Amino acid sequence: MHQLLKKQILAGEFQEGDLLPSENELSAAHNITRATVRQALEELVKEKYIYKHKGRGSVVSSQRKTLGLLSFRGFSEVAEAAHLTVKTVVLQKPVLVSWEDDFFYPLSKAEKAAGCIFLERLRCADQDPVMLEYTYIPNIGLPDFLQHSLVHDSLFETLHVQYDIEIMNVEQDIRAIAAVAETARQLKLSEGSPVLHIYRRYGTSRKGFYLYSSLFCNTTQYALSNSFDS
Amino acid sequence: MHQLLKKQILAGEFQEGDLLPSENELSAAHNITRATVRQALEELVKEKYIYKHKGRGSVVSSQRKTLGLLSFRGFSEVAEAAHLTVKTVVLQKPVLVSWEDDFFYPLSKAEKAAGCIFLERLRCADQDPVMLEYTYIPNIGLPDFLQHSLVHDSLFETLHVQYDIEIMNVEQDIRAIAAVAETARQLKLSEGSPVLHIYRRYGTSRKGFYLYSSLFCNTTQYALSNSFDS
DNA sequence: GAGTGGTCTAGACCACCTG
DNA sequence: AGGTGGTCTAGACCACTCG
Repeated sequence: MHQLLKKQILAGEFQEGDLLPSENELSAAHNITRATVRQALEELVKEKYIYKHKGRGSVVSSQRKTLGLLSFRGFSEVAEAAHLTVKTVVLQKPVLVSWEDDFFYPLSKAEKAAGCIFLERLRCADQDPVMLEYTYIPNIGLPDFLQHSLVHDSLFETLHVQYDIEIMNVEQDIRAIAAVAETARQLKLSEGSPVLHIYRRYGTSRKGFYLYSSLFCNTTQYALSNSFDS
Repeated sequence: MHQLLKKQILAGEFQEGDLLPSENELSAAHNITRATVRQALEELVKEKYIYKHKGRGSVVSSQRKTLGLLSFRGFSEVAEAAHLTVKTVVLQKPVLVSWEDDFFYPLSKAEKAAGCIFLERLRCADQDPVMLEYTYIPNIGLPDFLQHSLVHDSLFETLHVQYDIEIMNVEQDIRAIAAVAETARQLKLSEGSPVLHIYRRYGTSRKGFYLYSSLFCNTTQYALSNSFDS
């Protein structure tokens, strides 16, 4: 029930900066305990949809879960907030391959045995290539993945819509390296230019199911932005 | 009360991987409602001290809030988990200066007027310099800060112990750049080597009070690690 | 089947903010 | 002073895990 309320609140079109109905009003309106309302609102806070102010009320966040350009969220999702023209070029459609011998993350036996769906994409902002991403997905529980094409060129959206898989968290290792010839070419940089290199592991709503990415970013124009708590 | 329980649970020395007493046991033991116990445990989950497993119990996290080397937490705090010898060299003790004209973050009027406490530190892992950090702190509500020296060379610990200020969150912009001569010298790299450059703003438990950092990382040896949710 | 965490109801008092 | 969110009590039923 508190999941429902959560979605209704934001689907119910509140403007940025609006004050939400108070917890008492919400509980009365939905015939629900205040504890339940609080639980729903707490979720919204955690996901940065709203802020709470003691004695004042709850305010709809001005930037709903914007995490900044090139953050861990899908590229298009994030970059739009900054009003950029964004394009994703699929350089290599998903194909089934075997895992590299020295894969950058330890894999479970099940993952190794299943083989690896590989794809390669280039992300551009305002026509300029800014991010080259190699993605590796264990071929587990994804029937017909190779037959479909990506929904809106978005991997996350495809997983969500077709397989009901949601991205829950990310671990990443970030380094600054000198671009090798091939990377430099793709990002339209000169060889040896400094680029960000990131290894990522995405945790999903399916227990034990992870996605892996290796990505290269040209940060001369746009920085990688994070924000996190605690 | 739930803050108290929170601390007692971990101060009460549970081993990594231990099962905590169940929520019912905890509530009985502390003469407290299960709702209150749950609130305390929820905090612990948020801070990655424990994991919960439905039907099984709550487990003490194997790596208590380890966020990886060079993560947003204080350097020493994080690096110790990786069993490295860690040293902080204070290159410039805290001094009061005026803000740079083109500061990397927009400042409030109050911040500008108060002036800026500046310090400069070099972090080393196993003798090798890995991170050069310039810190800028608005000189607001920090009496005698310049007179004391840092507690354990840790800025965060100093703020916590002396002024009861806790770090709550971080926003950061990350870029890969070529090291200029001075940076390269400090990090013992050759000029032009790729280094990570990060602008950070730390939010604190004091509303409206932020810390600012600009830092340069040599990532040839150690990567910057993150992990975050949602 | 017994125990666990997940969710919910129906109240209560408090500190805080704003008019 | 009145309303807000923060915290707490005292129950209840459920889905899940495990022996």
